[in-house]
Amino acid sequence: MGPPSTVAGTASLTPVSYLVLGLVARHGTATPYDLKSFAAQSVGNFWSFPHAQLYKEPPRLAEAGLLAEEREEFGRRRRIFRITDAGRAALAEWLAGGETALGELRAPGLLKLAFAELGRPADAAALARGQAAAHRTRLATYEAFAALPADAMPWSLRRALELGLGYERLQVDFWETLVRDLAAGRIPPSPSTGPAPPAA
Amino acid sequence: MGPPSTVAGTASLTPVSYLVLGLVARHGTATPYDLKSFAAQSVGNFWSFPHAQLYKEPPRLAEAGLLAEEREEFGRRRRIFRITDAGRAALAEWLAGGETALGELRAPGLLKLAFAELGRPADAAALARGQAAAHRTRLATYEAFAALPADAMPWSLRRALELGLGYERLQVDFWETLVRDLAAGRIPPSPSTGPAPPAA
DNA sequence: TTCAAACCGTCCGAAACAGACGGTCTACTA
DNA sequence: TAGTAGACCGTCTGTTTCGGACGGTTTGAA
Repeated sequence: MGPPSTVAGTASLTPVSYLVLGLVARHGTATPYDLKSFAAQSVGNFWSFPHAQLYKEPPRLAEAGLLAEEREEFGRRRRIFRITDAGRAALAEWLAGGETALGELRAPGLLKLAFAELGRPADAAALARGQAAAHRTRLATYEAFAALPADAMPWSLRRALELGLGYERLQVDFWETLVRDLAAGRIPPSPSTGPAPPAA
Repeated sequence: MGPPSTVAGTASLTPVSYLVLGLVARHGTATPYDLKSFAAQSVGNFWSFPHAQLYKEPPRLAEAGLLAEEREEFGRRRRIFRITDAGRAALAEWLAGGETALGELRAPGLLKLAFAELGRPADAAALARGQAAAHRTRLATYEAFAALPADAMPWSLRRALELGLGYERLQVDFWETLVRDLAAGRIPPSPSTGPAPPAA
């Protein structure tokens, strides 16, 4: 009647689970607070998790046998987690797992843009300027990260960062182009994609 | 003790709220089921909402005075929604609203890649191939959409689609490059991306 | 000794989520 | 006329996430 933890502990593992497992595996040991920091300066850039989850998940994984828990002897007596063989196995299984879902382009700015025809053109222009600026900022952050020495992060993380870089550049280009097109009164999709505008 | 709906109905409006408002405004009237379909063939491509929300949200908005509700006279007697002036105002306010949040690159594949160093290179290669294929598929879908005649969708939606197209192309390129690099034993980030590492 | 500032952790209400489940209508068939 | 397949349409429920308020602890500087 207990919670249905599958045999080897392969219960329902969520993305957070793997984040934690991966982070702990990568760093050897970690307290929840460490996880928070590690995440913040790596994957957290692309995919943020409420920190409360990083406190809840490790005990859950420990219960499933995927992490081992100890305590600091003095001071705050924080929980320190270490990965177990079962945990390493679960992580490996995930990494080797076939089908990986796709995810979506859930950008609030995109949603707003999709309905921009219902507002004033000036609003669309403001949106575009705002998005361009915001993405430029984030792009700068990523570039600073990318400028770190080669051994500052594992190759895989650097690759991920590179996708992030490409993504931000795409966004910046997109919104800047939109700003220009709107300013030029060029409303249709793209400079050269203009079949006759619908009945003046 | 009711839910704290702010004066003019500007309670807490979520992205779903605006999706509904926008869709109804765009089409004149809509039943929840219509919303489901409209969404599916427009923004739903980038940002999917559980359909239950599209049934729950309209009554909520109607209660706030942003939509007006009527009933089919016969048959299923479905709820038909129409936007009110207050609704149009809320929508306009949103569209004109300054700060728009940024959103994240929440791609499961990216998370997995970030930890690929912990697995076998072959796994990373498989991941890359899988992602490339999946994104190629979605790219094809978007391209079919984009091939529609100019008047098949409003300019703003088409613009949004264009960002989606760019995004999928970026993904396809990224993963395909990774496949090649991995096959060639070229693991580091990128063939030519080497600014002089600071202080060797 | 006191205090501020950083550090660290828990808790909770409100939504979102995913999908099972059930009802209703139309059109075709017998 | 009656039956029925299949599309169409809608609701409900348990679980998980979200986001942030809130509170305690430790350090070290004054």
